[in-house]
Amino acid sequence: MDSYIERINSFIKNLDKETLLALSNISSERKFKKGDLLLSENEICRKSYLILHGIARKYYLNDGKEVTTELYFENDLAVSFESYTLQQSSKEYIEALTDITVSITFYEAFQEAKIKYPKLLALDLMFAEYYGMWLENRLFQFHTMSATDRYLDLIKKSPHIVQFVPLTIIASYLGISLETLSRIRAKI
Amino acid sequence: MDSYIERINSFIKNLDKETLLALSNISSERKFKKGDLLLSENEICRKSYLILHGIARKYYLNDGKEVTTELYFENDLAVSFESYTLQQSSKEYIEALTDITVSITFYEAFQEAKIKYPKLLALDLMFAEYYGMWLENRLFQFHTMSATDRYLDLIKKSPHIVQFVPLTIIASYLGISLETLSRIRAKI
DNA sequence: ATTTTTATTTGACATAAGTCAAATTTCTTG
DNA sequence: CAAGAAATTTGACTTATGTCAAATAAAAAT
Repeated sequence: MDSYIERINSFIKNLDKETLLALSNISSERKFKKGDLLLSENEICRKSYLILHGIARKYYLNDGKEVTTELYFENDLAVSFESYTLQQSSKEYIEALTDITVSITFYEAFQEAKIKYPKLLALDLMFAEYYGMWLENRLFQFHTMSATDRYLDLIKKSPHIVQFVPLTIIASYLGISLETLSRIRAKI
Repeated sequence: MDSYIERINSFIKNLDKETLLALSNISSERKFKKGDLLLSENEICRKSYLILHGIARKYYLNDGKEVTTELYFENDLAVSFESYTLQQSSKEYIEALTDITVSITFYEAFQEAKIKYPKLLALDLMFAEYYGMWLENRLFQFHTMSATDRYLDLIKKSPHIVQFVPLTIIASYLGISLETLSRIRAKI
């Protein structure tokens, strides 16, 4: 399933010139500073953010408490999926955890481009499929793995994470309390 | 987000005749009996099953124990997403929980049709988007809700479920033990 | 209908993880 | 570098849920 990213990348690389140009014409680069919000609750997610450099996260508030749903690293695509797809107001925030550089693509422009360039439609489908598989895997972890195993899996896949992301955020990403995470780490 | 199904259905309804014909040409109806497996572990999921009538489920084995990942009712689309998308061998089973009637569409034929009829590509994207939103919602439940609340939510959305689906399966779908589910039900 | 099998409930106890408070460590910032 | 703020750890205790075994209840088969 990880190989799917490579398939997506090679698909992009092999796009014809017009399609590539169309894509780059509707994208632009921008920087954000640590702590900046790329998206807030109640806003409509009208842009997708491809992380070029740095770390970001997505979270929502559940009775006042932040619940982190995704961590973004280089080459990840950050959007609030439901808000972006339905163009409805978002329940989620997207926040820069470090200074970041992103490539922004507007929803509206991408929608139009997809009509003119069906390969972009195919690309969009690949992104959605990848996200679906990622979600299935994450669901599997919540469905069947203990907090300890979820943590171990996380640091196996992203060993560097602990240096850059505060434990509060990691705990909430794992769906456990900060104290439990601290105890898990103490045991290992 | 539930309204998205209506949007998909009206999208299908409004498809041009050729596209609709192409779609119906690669689909066929079939019946299965209660207990039949539509897909087994280690098979490649080469078909999608639109449930026309009856109930089915998807599950995998986790050290010998069945973990139900999805329950399918009328108009739901049953596939093992990762196996279908990557055309790799499946970790999941799909099983008829009652006698069912389904509309089968072959992966290969649908892939070809998508090239010729970009609207089918758009339709496929909508299916993937819907599944993504469904998964996000399910993840939200595991991430933040208690077993009791997950159960209450389930019977709110599918009140009939308890009459047709054994509690063992419901418990595994909710990610709790059969005994815990029994106690939750006793309290309410 | 009676038996056998399967599904569900109940009891007693074990374990994972949460909560609240306090202590300690680490990071910021003047 | 010192002082204050923020992040992390630790302790004591609570709560949710799991496990194993046994008891019922319901369904299927003879």
